[in-house]
Amino acid sequence: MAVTLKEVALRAGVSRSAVSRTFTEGASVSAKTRKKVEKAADELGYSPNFLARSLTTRRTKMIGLVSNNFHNPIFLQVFDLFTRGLQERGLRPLLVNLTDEAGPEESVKMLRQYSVDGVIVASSTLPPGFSRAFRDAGVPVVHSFGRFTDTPHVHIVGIDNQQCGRMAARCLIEKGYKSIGFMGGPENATSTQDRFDGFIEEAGKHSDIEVNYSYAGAYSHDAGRKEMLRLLKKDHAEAYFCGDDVLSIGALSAIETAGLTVPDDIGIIGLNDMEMAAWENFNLTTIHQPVRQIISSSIELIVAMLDEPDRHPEARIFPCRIVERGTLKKG
Amino acid sequence: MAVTLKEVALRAGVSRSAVSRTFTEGASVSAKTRKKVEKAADELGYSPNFLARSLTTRRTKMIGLVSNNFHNPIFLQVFDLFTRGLQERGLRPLLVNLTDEAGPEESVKMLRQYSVDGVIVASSTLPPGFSRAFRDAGVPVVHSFGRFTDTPHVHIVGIDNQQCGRMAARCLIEKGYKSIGFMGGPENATSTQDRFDGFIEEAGKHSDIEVNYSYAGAYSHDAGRKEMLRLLKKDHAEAYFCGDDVLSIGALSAIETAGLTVPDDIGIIGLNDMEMAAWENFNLTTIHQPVRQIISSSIELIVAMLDEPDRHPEARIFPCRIVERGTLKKG
DNA sequence: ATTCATTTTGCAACCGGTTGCAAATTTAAT
DNA sequence: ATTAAATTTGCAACCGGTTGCAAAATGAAT
Repeated sequence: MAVTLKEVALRAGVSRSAVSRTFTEGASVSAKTRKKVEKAADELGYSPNFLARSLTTRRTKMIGLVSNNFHNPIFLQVFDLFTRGLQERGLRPLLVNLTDEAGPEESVKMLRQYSVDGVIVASSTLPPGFSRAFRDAGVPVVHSFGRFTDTPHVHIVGIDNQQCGRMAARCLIEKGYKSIGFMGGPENATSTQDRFDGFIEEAGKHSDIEVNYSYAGAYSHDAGRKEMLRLLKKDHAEAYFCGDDVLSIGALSAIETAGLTVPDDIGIIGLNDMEMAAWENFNLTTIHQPVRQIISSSIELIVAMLDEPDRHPEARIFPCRIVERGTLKKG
Repeated sequence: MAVTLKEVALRAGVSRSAVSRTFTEGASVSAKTRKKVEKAADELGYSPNFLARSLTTRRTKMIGLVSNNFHNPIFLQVFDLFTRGLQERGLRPLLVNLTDEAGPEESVKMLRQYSVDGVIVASSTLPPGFSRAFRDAGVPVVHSFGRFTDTPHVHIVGIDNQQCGRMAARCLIEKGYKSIGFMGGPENATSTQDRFDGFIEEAGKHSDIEVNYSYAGAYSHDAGRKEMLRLLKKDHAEAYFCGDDVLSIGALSAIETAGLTVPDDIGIIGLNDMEMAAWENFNLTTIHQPVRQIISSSIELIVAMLDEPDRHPEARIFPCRIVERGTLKKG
């Protein structure tokens, strides 16, 4: 069915090498043969087979894009930005949905079988060991939204989650809340662990502030709602830092169900600033995570790795800022 | 870096064919050599290169997954279900984000260069000609959420949008609304065109009902909000059928901003029943689109096409049903 | 016109696999 | 033990490209 190099060569009356060279950036072909080849290729509708080519060039221009947590609305932006950014550079995303908590081995094996040029792990919950497995297998990898360390074993692009935890605590305290709560995501998510540490550390500096904490079972609306309903049955805090925006929105829904009002009865601050947070329906005060920069930086990094696979691992951390909307009382 | 067939053959003391055969389903190898090969492969950490294999087998086990409109929350479910479903069958999704309104030619060319085994076009807005371009290029294709015709040129899996339009109109009329509106998605989206036709047709049967219509610029929250704000400035209808759920939610936000109440002042019915529609924050009455079945059926169909590329095009249409929640007055 | 440097070209080997075919081996039947 | 049938094996060609190398063609300089 598909037209091959050989057929084009035959029709153009040149060798297969000549055809190959006309389609290879920077190869040596005279204007005359180039023209002949292009004509023949055009008539036949030929375009080179990338996979066959990759056998010798060792470049597939495919990038594995692996993630869990497809249900978080933040992924609408994440996927859109990643796919666009990769496409603009002539790269193709091969998508991997990490379903059950299957170890990294399987993903590594699969992506190696497809000879991807690199892998982007987009997840704020996976442990560092996951992305390290790719590095150990010799596959260039960037962990986007990954846990920040000062001695990273793979490239990390993301935010300082501890810092965000501190920022959230400080914000709530400055607003005058005397009793504050941390309603985290799943306890085993690295992002939740770090946000917790920061939050508790900062809150601990203020002896007049009452602090409590708990965890939702997942970064999901449902989990956020459930956990907040539970909290509302007991003495609840005056304001909560929720694990992320979707949890926050779940919490908002619980608060409404309980007949309480935000921000008068209870305050909420989220994290991510996903598009939806700005919807007037929610108007969620939240910590903005610079998703756009994180992603473009991740792509730059993976592209750089292609030419320089042994590049020293670096952590690129972007600052976050609080976006004040309507779910906290005025300072 | 990567271990090859040859190295395994050498270490196992057998021919390359023998190694190949141990890794090929249903090939003829004795238990003895199989054992030897597996041992060697294990020690070397070998696994076959799918792309090299694809050169002769003509199967890459990659499926192009192309879509526009990554910003619609319905895509959270869509991507999750597609990737899972494909993965379960050992297939890999190669993602294509249709950004600007670039014609299909480019996508076709690109996906052919990667020799995908098939393509799934997931979009309710693209015209039939788009997916037909793949068929014409000899690439098996299924158009999910595509426009329903009784003489389809490619496989279509989705819903009858005209029927949905009728259903929405009938529902609003039965509820007792006397003045109803169609607030569509973009006018050039096939789904909007068909829903419009059905809605108008059904409404036209009732001479006592006042009908009007307009379009939002995109299937997005923002466009829905803007359009509803505009409608509220004039005489608005008593209830609206909105293009889809995300438009509906945008409309809800506009209504709230205008100081009106749903469903007392104005009624809204959406379409899709995306997860978010059930969130208590929205509690949106909507027409349920059976996304799960559409996707699993699409996957079945593309899998069937792999063995039988010239299968006659068929349209698989799934029935929709109204999910009553809180945005329409009680009948 | 001759010589030399430069560019263009085709040959042939290779990338990492699969597979038809005939030879070699094993198994079954007599 | 002999022969026939069935199974297993390796050879070699092929999938659709790329690329080092030497030969051929072109261009520049004398």
